Amino acid sequence: MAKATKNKQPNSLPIVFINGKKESSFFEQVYDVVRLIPKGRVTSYGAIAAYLGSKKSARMVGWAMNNAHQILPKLPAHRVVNRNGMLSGKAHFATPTLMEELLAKEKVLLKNDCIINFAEKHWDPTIELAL
DNA sequence: TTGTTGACCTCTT
DNA sequence: CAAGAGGCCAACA
Repeated sequence: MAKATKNKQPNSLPIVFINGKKESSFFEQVYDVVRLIPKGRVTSYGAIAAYLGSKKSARMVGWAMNNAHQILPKLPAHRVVNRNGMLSGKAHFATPTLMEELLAKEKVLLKNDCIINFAEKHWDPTIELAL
């Protein structure tokens, strides 16, 4: 179980321990949002960052995803793409084709490593979870 | 400890 | 319209 404790950060963001390793709440929230992405939908790093507070922290979302490989349960990282709907992170999967295969299973079709109808598939946590 | 790097995004030339 | 630079924050050498 993830245990949250207080931290000396100004935002009072709690430190969360996952698998015995401490993770910043920013990371944990990224993982949480990614888990909430509905099947067949995708979101962007910037959208997650914006939902968490700072849209300029999109790079941190990328870092979180990089670390996400050791996070359990496994995250649907294939549902997270960049602003252009391009599979920028597919090279970081087990195989270069794993990401598009996983997307294909969810009826998300690609073209030139770009998601077709990305606007329709886009699941924005700022909108969907803002309630 | 400082400096570089990174699955990004936005503004500016 | 295309290309460059800045900014965010954490991990690594």
